[in-house]
Amino acid sequence: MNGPNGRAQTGPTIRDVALQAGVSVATVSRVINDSPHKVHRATRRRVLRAVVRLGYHPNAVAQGLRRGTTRTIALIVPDISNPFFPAVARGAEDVARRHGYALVLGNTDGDAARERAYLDILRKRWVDGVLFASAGGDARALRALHAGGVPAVLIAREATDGEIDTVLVDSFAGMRLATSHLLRLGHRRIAYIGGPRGLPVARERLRGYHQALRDHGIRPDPRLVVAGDFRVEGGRTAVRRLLARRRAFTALAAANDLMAIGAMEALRAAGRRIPDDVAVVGFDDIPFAAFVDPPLTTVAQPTYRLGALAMERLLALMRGEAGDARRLVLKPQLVVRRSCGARMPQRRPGRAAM
Amino acid sequence: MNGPNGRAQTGPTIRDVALQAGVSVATVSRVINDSPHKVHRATRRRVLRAVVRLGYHPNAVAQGLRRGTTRTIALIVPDISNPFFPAVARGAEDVARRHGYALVLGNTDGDAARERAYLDILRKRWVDGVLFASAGGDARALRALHAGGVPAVLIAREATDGEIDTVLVDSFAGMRLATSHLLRLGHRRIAYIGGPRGLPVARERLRGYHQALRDHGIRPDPRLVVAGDFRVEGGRTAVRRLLARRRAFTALAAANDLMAIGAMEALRAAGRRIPDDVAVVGFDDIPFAAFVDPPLTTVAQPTYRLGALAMERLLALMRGEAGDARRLVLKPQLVVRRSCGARMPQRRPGRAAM
DNA sequence: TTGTACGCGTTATCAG
DNA sequence: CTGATAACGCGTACAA
Repeated sequence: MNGPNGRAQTGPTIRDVALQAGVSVATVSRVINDSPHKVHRATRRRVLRAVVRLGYHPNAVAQGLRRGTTRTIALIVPDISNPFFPAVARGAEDVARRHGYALVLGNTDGDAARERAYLDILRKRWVDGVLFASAGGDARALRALHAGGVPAVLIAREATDGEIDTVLVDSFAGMRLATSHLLRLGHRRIAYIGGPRGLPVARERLRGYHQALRDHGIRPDPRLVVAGDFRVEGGRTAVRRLLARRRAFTALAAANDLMAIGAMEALRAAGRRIPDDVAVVGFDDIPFAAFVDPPLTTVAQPTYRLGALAMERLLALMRGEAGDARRLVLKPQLVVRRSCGARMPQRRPGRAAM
Repeated sequence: MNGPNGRAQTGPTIRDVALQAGVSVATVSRVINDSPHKVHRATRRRVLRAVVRLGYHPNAVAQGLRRGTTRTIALIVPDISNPFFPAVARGAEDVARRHGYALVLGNTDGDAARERAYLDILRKRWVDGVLFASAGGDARALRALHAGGVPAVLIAREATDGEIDTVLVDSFAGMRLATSHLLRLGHRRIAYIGGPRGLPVARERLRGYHQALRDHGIRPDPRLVVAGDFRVEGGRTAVRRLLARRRAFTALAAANDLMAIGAMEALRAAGRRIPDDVAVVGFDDIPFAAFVDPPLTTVAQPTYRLGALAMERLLALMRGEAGDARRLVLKPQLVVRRSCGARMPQRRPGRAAM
């Protein structure tokens, strides 16, 4: 492409600045990095003037090569258009920017191969660290990551072997809380739409549901439990399967909000009113949980904070301030809205109060 | 940091591979880039073996320096957690990935200074091109961008001077369509919540609203028009201001869905039923427009496509396949849902049919 | 206080 | 077909 002495760069280089200022490149470098090395005030001014005169910007790639760091961090998510993740990305990018880092974004759709592919950009020194929020993949990729000594933090995702830093909300406690709320409202037959099998957070939430039932002396009925995919469509089909089983229930807990929304839609399509016939709870508190019909009772995940905290932890890791506190578990919080009704369920109809 | 002959790289370099395979670095380079240059089959095998043996990955930063390209593209948005943008990002990233490019994400909050700051990463050769969806900033940044000859494409945003490639939906036609729908339903007094002043798309939408009224021989009433900020809160406050004016209206058009949602909330809080007392239309068709209460009638922006098309155009630009078709304007489409009611407005109460 | 020169890891040119 | 080597632009030990 460009010959052995061709110029790849379109703009001025440090040499141009040096020439213009009548100094050496070393001096220019010292000035623009304001290095501890002493530089005469007059010289510095001359350099600075040359810099603005030429509109010089240091070539970040060259700096990266020289310094061995790119000040770039990757955020790997299953799908940024899943409303759970944008706020995570925003939180992460905010603290990254504040520290002079850029964020590169990768979508995996939970595909293990894609996850591995993104991890490779690490090995190619594109990025200095990784925030990993992708849920689907295999543990191998993670293990390789840790083995490579790469700075990484997991978001809302458990490492199977707990060897990697993690920031998440307590899923078990959260779903236990949500289910307990339904129980306290007087519900006894509570259906459950779970997440993808094998996914640790999905297991945790199911465990929380079971625990809450047992707390109230109720034996879980496996015929009220069905697996989902964490998406709206999964909620719809789950409800259809549930209804086909002809097993009565007065409440429903979904392992996340998207499925709860799909479920509410399907329930209504089947003639059930919410919350009068079926009270519903979700998990995550995605941004529009408050605006759906009816407003969704759910467990809050502070997604922005999750992203921000994870990024902070990652930067600390990269600075070598490792520490050993590897798991940061946030306490879940229940947000009660109309999808649960305002009072104990009654046999008589009538819309819930607003 | 690392001395004149220190190793920045933790992993094996091309030299290690060359050594291991007993060939020169040139040969290794030829093999891993499968260059047209002939390489003996046996030698190639030896090299490949060394590569896997050592777990070699080419250092992308060094490649970037040498080749003068990073295979990275920046996507600059006001706020990724604004539900309009995630799908844009997804579309862009999908086609970028397909072409071997990575996407770096920047949030500006519409702040001109931040926009410029992100544009600087271009000048520093961090990225090969920019997708610009940020709406707030000044035209100067854009002009500088174009002057620098940097590959760039605007998304859902007009360049004031039309010198930069753009991909967007026809805002004028869209809002005209939405407003006409209200008019055809029989509404005559239609309030309007606009976008931020000075923003071209906001102006276009307002223009569309006016045009529709005139099409039906109605003189626009400035007291029914109020400015907003494209966010939920802006919709709420706009409605409050509107109501304070004590000017009757039976329908409301909002320049985007977020404001429409805020408006519906505020209207209901003021005792107005939707759509019986006030029919509402929005713009954008954000992902959950179908799930809010009541489901929102709106103008569809195919955000995923917008991102994908913009990225395709950008890559073409970077390959030098410029062409001259600089503006790609998609036709808007109206999505009718319950927030407009199912039939002509009636004086008598009663919930709209589902 | 300033300048010289080397190397970061890679690719491409040129000579063998 | 293969190898030696000069850049890409920058930061820094070392000499001046």
